[in-house]
Amino acid sequence: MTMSLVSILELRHLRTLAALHETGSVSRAAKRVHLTQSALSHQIKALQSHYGLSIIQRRGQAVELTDAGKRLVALAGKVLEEIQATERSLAKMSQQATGSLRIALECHTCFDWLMPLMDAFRQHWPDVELDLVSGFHSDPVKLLEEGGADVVIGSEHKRQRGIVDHPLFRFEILAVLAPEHPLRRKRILHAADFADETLITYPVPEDRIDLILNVLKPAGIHPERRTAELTVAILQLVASRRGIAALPSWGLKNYVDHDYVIARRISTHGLWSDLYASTLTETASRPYLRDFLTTARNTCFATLDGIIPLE
Amino acid sequence: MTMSLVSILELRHLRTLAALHETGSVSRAAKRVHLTQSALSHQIKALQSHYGLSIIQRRGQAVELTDAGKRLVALAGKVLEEIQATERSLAKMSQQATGSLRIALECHTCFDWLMPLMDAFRQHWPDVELDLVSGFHSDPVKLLEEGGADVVIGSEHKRQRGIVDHPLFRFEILAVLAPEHPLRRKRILHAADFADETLITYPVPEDRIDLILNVLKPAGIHPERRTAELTVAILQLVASRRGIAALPSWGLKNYVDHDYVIARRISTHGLWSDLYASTLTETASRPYLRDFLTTARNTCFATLDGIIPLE
DNA sequence: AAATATTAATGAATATAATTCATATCAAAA
DNA sequence: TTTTGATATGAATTATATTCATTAATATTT
Repeated sequence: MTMSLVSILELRHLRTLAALHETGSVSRAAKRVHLTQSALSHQIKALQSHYGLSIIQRRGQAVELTDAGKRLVALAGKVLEEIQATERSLAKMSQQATGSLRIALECHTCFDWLMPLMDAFRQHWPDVELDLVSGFHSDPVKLLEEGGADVVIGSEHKRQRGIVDHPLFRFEILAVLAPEHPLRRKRILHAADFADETLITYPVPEDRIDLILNVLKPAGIHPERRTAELTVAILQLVASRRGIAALPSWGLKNYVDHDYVIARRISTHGLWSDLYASTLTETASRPYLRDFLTTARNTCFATLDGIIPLE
Repeated sequence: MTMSLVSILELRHLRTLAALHETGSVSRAAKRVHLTQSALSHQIKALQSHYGLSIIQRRGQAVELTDAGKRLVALAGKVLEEIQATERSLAKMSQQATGSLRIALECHTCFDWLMPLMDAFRQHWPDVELDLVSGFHSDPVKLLEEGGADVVIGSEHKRQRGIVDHPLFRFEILAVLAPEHPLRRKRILHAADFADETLITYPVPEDRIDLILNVLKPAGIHPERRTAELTVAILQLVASRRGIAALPSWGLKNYVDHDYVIARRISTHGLWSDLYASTLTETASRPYLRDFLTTARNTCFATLDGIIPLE
């Protein structure tokens, strides 16, 4: 283990280490920084031999950071944040710190993580007009084009000229049941299990509900539906045995831990959904939009469990 | 001016910006980071077009940092310091934070900048035995080989197996005169001007005094000599008109500003000297030695004026 | 227990991007 | 005006980061 005379450390390494810390796996981290697993493996190897220390340790098939790794992750956190702050200053200097960010949500549960994010954003970009476009919108792409919103957060759209989909993350949708529900015995729920149940959903059309679109409809199953506006309302209905729901895994942890409801995987490999932030191409290059996207990804990966990087 | 979607900023850029700030010129900065002037010019251009802002501004033939440039330099300062701190921690983790650093000085004036440096070093590396090897040593290389010292600070040595010369900086040696000395009228002093003067030097052999070796001896001039141990003593003798001296420019500023003495260039292009830190090859790879060298260079470039990067 | 699927590590090949080289441009000094 | 010292620029080169293809190792499934 010899050491080169000058530091080989680059921000690329710190970005990798941060992603490694957030995702807990080399291949997920690789997705997060848009590189291959191999590339990261080489990067880590280079760092280890440079410092004469191991940075990660294989624990079974997962990896764990060593003390040295944690020290570098701590550095990465500080440094990357300082860089973000500097880049915000630079954007202000180039008079690119003004404009509007009106956010439209295709996905009701996204409120959960969006609220704190918006608070932080307001601090960092006081001169950007921040708004939440309320209500349901049948054609989000049109909304962007007509200037009704600057970002739409939802699923991917068919490739379209002038629109960019910025990948956020992939999450699992779990079935939510009352603790004493008969289906509690099954570890995994399949389409047939929903046949005689009442499905509790947000008040949106069928084709916007992944469970119906990707699981039930293909199996020819059409359960009864009942709707509620708010996530807590849905959970309340589930807990009082009025039916079952399908919700993103991240918002469920607290309720499941307190035995208010139970959660079950849907179909063998689970029902997954990908979340994107879509903008017009011209909007995509604005510094505050880019900053919004990076902090969105950062805070989501830091706070929501079970999500996976896209791309 | 379009912007790429992800930050292209790397530590390399920050190292460049820091050097640019320290040296005030692209080509000197290039020397400092061991690259060509062209490489830095390309780096800066890339940053500027990435952020859509100019970072430097040509003021005549020199360059000046813009506000954006200064912001990035501030970032660089913080970030590079944090990295140094982290690398010290890592060295401790790999048990490479112990050993000895006995410093021998070939150059008397180096005391001036070495003292505060040693204080900082003691803080950062409490488990490294730090010492100053006192007295004059005829053969510094032998001193290293026999283990009498770990670093020798002085001029370059003939390439020798097992010894590495780490370049520190180049500095100018100025003639120092009493303010009312007859030679005050001349802007530049030449060998002949020293013929009838008494030369006041440190108590070292002639072949270790650059003025004699490179200017006077080649011109066949052998002025009287008188010696003093300390820089202040030499200056005192000069001020009281006992003779003239030749000292590094950096230590003179205060005395010249207070009209205690005056300083003059020696020979047309000035008399310059290069300072190196020499170690055994094996010592060179120790983290605390590398840290010592970088902080030495950093503090010198930050505090001593008129010095120029080597290599 | 065997088979299959994940995940990470590795060496060689490739692609990318940083640096150098050669030269042009510019401002200041001689 | 000529010369000198400094930066900018495009093309060529070099360096090196990343990918590809494969192996090894550990879980998970049948």
